Amino acid sequence: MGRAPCCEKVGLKKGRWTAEEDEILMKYIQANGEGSWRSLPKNAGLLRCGKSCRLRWINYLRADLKRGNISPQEEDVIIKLHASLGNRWSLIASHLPGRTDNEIKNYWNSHLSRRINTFRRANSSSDKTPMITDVHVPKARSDNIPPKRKGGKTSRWAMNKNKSYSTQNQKETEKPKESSVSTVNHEDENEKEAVPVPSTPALENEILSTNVEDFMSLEADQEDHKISDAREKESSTDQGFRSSSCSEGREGMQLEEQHPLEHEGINGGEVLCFIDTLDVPDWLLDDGGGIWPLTDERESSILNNKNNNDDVVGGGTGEESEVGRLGTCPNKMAASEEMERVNLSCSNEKREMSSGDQWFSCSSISTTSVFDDNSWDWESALQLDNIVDESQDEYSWVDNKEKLVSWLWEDDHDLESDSQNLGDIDPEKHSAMIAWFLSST
DNA sequence: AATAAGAGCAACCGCTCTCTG
DNA sequence: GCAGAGAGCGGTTGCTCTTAT
Repeated sequence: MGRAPCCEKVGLKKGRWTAEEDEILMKYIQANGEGSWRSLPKNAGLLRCGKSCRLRWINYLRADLKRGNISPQEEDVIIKLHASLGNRWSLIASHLPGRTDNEIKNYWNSHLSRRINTFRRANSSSDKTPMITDVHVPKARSDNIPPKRKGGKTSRWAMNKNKSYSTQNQKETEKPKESSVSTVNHEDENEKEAVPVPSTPALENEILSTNVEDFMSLEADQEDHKISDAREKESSTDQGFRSSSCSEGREGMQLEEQHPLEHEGINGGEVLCFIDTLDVPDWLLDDGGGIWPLTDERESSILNNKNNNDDVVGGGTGEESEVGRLGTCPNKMAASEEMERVNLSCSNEKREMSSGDQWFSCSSISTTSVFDDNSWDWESALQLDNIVDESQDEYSWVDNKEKLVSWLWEDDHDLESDSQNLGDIDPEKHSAMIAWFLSST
């Protein structure tokens, strides 16, 4: 027996909200407060589903909502958080006061994801330098614009410039069946340019750094509870969060769809697919044998290691045997191995769902050739004083990973001194590191 | 001027999680 | 522990509108 529907579907109004409905809802909530969504429509005299009322209130009628376009700073936050959190829109929204998950989701789907695709294609030049521009303020805004627009609705930005349309239209035509009052409100707000000034990037980063670290710790704590469920889910269903770009990875990493760069006959080896976190960064697909087939056997071995909770980088017989079996450089191997484990322990549930195939594979990389010229591996990275607590007898990769993330996240760390250990890192590569690292968490 | 194409986004849907009795 | 209700979340749909042809 299935669950009872959240509301009686018969006789309920659907579609856009009218000004009258909005007013009724607002008045009711102002008088009675939020909650009891199920009974709210009846009590308020609305022919709407309770869920619909809730959504309307949360997304459009709440007083604390920020109106207007997503600012570049907000966009920056969205990009960064999406790189680390994936499609957890509500979580992302919690970092952006006044923004709703729905708004962010829509913004992502309509603006950013497309821009990223454009960006990726546009950067498929012969230049092997990993071009990454979106970690901070996306350059795609100014560059990499498709040559010619083929029609379509104008952006909000353009709409704002053309406010005469919307406001006038709203005022003059007050169509009862359409154009809810909230739309009018939006435009009014836009009219006032009432976009609150976002916090400074520095502040933002500070907050974000903390939040991400908190999040990761939390995730690590929850990992044990989630992992088995995730594995079950993964085995029971093949859908979920498997990216369209990665297929079943048991027989080795295969791309379900050929990467655009490959279509174009270009070695995409250095183009970062940083935003599509479920995508395989092309530069990981180097010929260095970075990605190897992940067998069930290996997967369970990793899981066992994880469960034993005593595996460390650079030590342990299990690791050695893995190295031997796979015949890979021990250092790289260990780092990659740990990356896999970290993916399990620090990733969110959805990532875990896909970890068995895609993420194991994606993270099972050779850690050299990340940046074409500079040899780079995680052990080197961990030599940084900022990252490694040398008092530790053994590596605790998860801990160090968190440090590494926070280090990467900080814009103001001393790259000069770091570079003595890590080699020269220009800001661009630094951004790339952030993106890559976060996309693998 | 008409129309097709496509962008933007509000709203819906179905699922999961949490709370409560 | 279980079941039902409520709440929340993420994916998807479909309408509205703009723009190119």
